[in-house]
Formats: sequence, C-alpha cells, structure tokens
Amino acid sequence: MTTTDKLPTRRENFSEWYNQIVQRAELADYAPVRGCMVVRPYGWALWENIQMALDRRFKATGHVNAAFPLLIPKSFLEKEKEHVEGFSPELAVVTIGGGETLEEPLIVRPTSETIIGYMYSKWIKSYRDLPLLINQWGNVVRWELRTRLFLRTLEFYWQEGHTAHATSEEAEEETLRMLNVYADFAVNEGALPVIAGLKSDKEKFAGAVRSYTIEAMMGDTRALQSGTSHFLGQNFARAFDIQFLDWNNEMQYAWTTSWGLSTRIIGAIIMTHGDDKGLILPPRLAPIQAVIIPIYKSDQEKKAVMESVERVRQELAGFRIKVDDRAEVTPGFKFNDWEMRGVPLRIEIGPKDVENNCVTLARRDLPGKAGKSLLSQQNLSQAVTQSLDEIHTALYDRALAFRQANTHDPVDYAALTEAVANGWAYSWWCENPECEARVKDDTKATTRCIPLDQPDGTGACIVCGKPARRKVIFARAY
RNA sequence: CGGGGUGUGGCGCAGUUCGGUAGCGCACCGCGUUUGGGACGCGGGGGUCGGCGGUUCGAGUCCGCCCGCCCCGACCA
Repeated sequence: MTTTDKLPTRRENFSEWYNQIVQRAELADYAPVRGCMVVRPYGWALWENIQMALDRRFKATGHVNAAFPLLIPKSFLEKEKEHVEGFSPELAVVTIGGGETLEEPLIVRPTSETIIGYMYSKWIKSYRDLPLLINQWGNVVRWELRTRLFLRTLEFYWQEGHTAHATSEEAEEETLRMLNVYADFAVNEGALPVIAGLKSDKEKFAGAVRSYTIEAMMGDTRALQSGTSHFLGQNFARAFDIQFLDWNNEMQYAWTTSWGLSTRIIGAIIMTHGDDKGLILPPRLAPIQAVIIPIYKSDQEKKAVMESVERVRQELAGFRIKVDDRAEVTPGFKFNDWEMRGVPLRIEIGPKDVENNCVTLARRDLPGKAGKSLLSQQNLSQAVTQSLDEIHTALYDRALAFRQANTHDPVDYAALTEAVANGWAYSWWCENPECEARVKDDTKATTRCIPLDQPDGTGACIVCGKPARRKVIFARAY
C-alpha cells in the first residue's frame, strides 16, 4: 500500500489502525489464499532478529535445533484424546498424493507433539538418554475461521521446543525455565511488559497437564497470549510409548514439555508500542536502528552533506543503519515514511549540521521537537548506544504504566463486568470453571492467567463469593 | 456455518436510478523546477467493470445462477 493519507488513530478504529500499519510499514501482505500472509522482507528481518534473540537463549539453556516433517499421519493426532479433540476442527488434511488417494490421510502439522513423540519413543531407551532437549523453527497450519495478519493466520511461523525428562519435577522445572526465557526475551528485547502465569483448565493446551503463558496488554487494553510453555506430564509419553529404563532397572514413561512462540509476537510489538504516526520498533529487534536522511539544495551542498553522511555511516558501522538517499522524495516525506515504519532513531544531516560538524538526532518515541537533539559527530556512536537504550526503557516504562493504569481490582461482580469492558480485572477466583464460564458469557472476557506472583492471603471469589486461594486476570483477548 | 455488507486500473471511489463507445483522486513512468516535517508543473502508461449465462441493434447499468472478500457471532498461538 502506498499512500500519503493519514492513518486512522488508535482511538478512532484500533483494528483498522493495526491493519494499515502492517501493510504500510511493509511488514506483511495478504496472500491469494484466504487467511494466509506473505511476510515481507522488512517483517521477516524483524522475525530474524526475534529468532536470533530467542535462539541464543535456547542454546544457553542447553537446547539444540532439529527439523521434523510438515506432514503427519492422521492417526498420530488421534492417539492423545484431548489433543485430537482440541485440534480436529482446525486441521488441514492431505488426501491425495501423486494423483492417488492416500491409504492414510496426512495432516499438515498444527503443532508437532505427536510426530516428535513418535520419534522420541525410538530414541529414548534409558535414563541416560534424558533429558532430551530439542527445538525446531518452522511453520504450522491451523484452519482458523477469523484471521488477522500476524495475530491469527492459517499458516504461521514459530518455534516449538519439545523436551523429555526422567522425572516430573525436572519437566515442570523445564516448563517454568522456558516460560522465564520468554518473559526475559519479551522484556529485554521487545520492551514488552508481560505477566507470567498459569492457564486455567479451560484455556490450557489440548493434551497438557498445565499450561503457562506470558500475557501482554495491547494498546486497546485487550490481552494477547504472547508465548506458552506446557507441562505435558506423561500424556504424550503414554500415547507414543516413550519409555525408558530408570536407575532401578524399571521401565517408566518419560515426562515431556513443549513451548512455543510465534510470529504473533510481531502483532504484540505493533499493538503495544505503535502510536498514531505508525509503528515503533523496540531498538534491540528493529531491522533498522537508525536511518540517516541527507538534506541539501544545491549540488555543492549535496557533495558536502554526502561526505558527512558517509563519515557518520562508518562511525556507526556497529549498528543497523540505513541511508535514505532517494532523490525523488523530500526529506519531509522521508521523516513520515520512517516514522510509519517504526525506526527508533533518525539522523538528519543537512548544510547546517555539516557547518557545525553536528547531526540532528530524533527519537521515534518522542514526537516533534521533544525528541530532537543536536549532537556532535564526535563520539556519535556512544550517543546512539545511549539513545537506543533510553528508547528501550522508555517504551517498556510507557507500556507498563499503561497496563497498570488499565488493570482494575473490582470490588464486586458488577464492577468486574465494567472493568473488563475497558481493561483487565485482577480478581480473586475460586478456580471453578462455572464461574469462569459465567464471566465469559456475560462479558466475553476470559481468564488470561493466574499470575505466578500472588499476593499474600486469600479472598472471596469475585463471581460466587466462595473462598479463593489465588487471583486471576480476566480480560477480553485476541 | 448463521446474520449483514460489498465487488469498476495497484489503492480509494464516481458512473447503475433512466442501457448508447469507462471517469476522478492517489500511486506508477518521463522531463524540468524543488528538498530542515507528507513539493509542484507539463506530458504519459495502465481497466474484456468478480465469473458464467440470458434479454437487447447495443449491458458496468436489466434478469438468473455461481464465486470472492469484508464486518458481526460460535472456535483459536
């Protein structure tokens, strides 16, 4: 989409604001098949930075990468009861191959627990083979009815970690370790404040014993599940016969986990940090950390400016830098263009800067004059490092303040229904599914998670008034 | 799958009431002037009007069937 029209504001029409940013910033475009997306180079560059930041953390916690097949025998899905019930409605099934009807239909993986479970049963014989810690980067297909770019598409890209352990304790520990990896990534790379917590039975992954999640609040106050980590108990081990001989020479089923984070996180970044001028990318993930815009009138000025630009570019070689030297658009157009695309820093270099051996630095998160400063070309690299760090912190602080301002602690059920109409409710809950269902029926809000951090003491369930041990977050979600 | 809407150059739309040789804005291409917050002038290219069938001398426009997409609901990383 190429247009100079203004974006709708977030207040006017949040979902249209989101759709237009995705396309105008050239992150993604609609594919010819309904519900599928093309991730464009700028969006994929962002995903690559996400992958690198996560992969580093996976390796640091002892995991290795592998690749499992896209096609899975249909019967595999059917081996775990809850799992098949959870996924059946959204499977893409291949029934013909090479012009022949297949003896057994193949499904396009909606997730890989089953085929990885099958392989693990072949590979795991002894406690000495454990833990087995494998991750894969790939794509999966889920036949969703209502789709949005990045948030919910038929096909999406993600990583899925699958681990097997000798004891329940070890597996549970792994589940929480990876949840913390996601939280650390969200906070320190994406500047996304997230709440780590436990999913209710209703909201957990089909086939899991317990699911954990990191939940983030978007700019319209709706919640987005941004990463999940599951303790699978022995469910898949029993279904796929993953058995090992333990220290006492006895056969035992392994304990498994799985954890995933998808391109949906890009939606979280857009909807958490973006403003009415467009995208704002967190500096540590941004494909372009600073864009240099040369400004000149005459050829003579151009020569001097471009020399300066080249010097600055070399000074900043350690950053992801783009020089926008397009001749066919004005600097003013470029300012707006790169703001739309969320580049954290803009460096303007014009005749006045050349004369004073300076550059003009503008922060994306602070619009207009407030974010502009005049900097010496000496030690610019240091100033850019500092500025990017400041932007990261400012984005995180702003998002956290927004979440806090929109998280309520309702006094009664009536107040709860009001709270979830424009924010989150953080309330005592007795953990009875009927209370959860009632809130959903009345308000469309679901339980997002039972935060791991809990206040002391106990309370009364916000719905039924019975004793409650823990507080939960109710919110409308994507 | 239920309810509502919509389909005309890449995008946004007008034209449909009352049938008569398809138009506007933006984008795109060329030349020139511009350039510190979305430049301007002149010239140019691009559409079998969602598809199929029918009525008619003639269909974007009338009739029938089909298809796609969007919004709202049930399901979901």
